[in-house]
Amino acid sequence: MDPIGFHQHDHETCMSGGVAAADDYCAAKGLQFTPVRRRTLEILLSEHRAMGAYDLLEVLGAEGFGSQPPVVYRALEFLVKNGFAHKIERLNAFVGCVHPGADHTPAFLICRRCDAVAETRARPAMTLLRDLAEEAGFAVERAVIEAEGLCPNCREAAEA
Amino acid sequence: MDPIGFHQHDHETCMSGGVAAADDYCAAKGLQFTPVRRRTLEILLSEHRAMGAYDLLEVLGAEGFGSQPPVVYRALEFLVKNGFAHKIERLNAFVGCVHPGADHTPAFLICRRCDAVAETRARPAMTLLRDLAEEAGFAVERAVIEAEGLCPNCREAAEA
DNA sequence: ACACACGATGTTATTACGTAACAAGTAGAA
DNA sequence: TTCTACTTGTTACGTAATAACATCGTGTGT
Repeated sequence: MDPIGFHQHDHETCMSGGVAAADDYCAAKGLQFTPVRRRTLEILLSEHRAMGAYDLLEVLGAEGFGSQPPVVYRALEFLVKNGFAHKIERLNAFVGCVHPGADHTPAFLICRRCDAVAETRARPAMTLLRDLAEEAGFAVERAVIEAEGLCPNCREAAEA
Repeated sequence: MDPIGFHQHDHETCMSGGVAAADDYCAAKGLQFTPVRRRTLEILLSEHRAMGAYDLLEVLGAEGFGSQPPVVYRALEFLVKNGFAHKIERLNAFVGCVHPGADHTPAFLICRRCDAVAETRARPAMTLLRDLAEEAGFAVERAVIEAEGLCPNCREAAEA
């Protein structure tokens, strides 16, 4: 799993890849990858940043889908539940998943300057955390790991 | 730093300790540890769980303080900025800090059954995360680490 | 003493985020 | 066909957070 997101790459490609993966997964699991759901994922993937639910809703509404909050929240619930998108708690916002299907416990790298979001592996950190917690008798089931800082591009810009 | 919070202990003690530490810190830094701020911290410390801003506000209002949102949000801003309290992003809620002054990068252990919240060390996990991020050229400045699971008490109850 | 700057508190009003509850359409199984 | 399950759409509401402005008290400099 590579922390895509900060390097130049073809959005078109990673977008179609994500959508295709979702397509396959849904076909295999008998899930309905409906137009709103598909379009919501497309929008999320086409940006590599976290988007608020209402930002998404505005786009969906303008494209002829329902324009009320439940429309987008339901689509997001579906995408998140199935691992096609993630919620960034710190921002109350959502990102498309660029590693669909990959068995992942993701950690997020959020650039405070340009709002880009990348996913990276959280597994090693999770293991440590789990061990520490276990010492206290706490059984970790899930964890949110969200780092804030500067992405390569903005770092360069800052140094200049 | 010990993951207090799940074991029996004297709330009175850890509460007065936290308040005293804040007192000292404010005196040293020339900060105003005013009645609303003090009371807000007391309330947070007296529970070992995350409280919503509006829950706090209700208490404050009933005690003669202002009853509008900015009152509590400003107090919380002060407490968080100075390390006397923390925000739990996942819950949009706040907890009093039980390790005041300690140089900490805290991680939180949130019990999904009783809502108790404990703080534990995040440093080891942070280091790993920072290294991983650095590989991608990302410079981590801060990180939110929030684990959800079962605390010792609820774990026992679940097994019974 | 006076005027001023500063920080804290309080208010009203508004924005952002999220969900409950209900109506209606559509596709597949019995 | 009829029933069931699922999806989409709506209205209405609940919860979280902030903007903008008025007021007050304290300490400083004159």
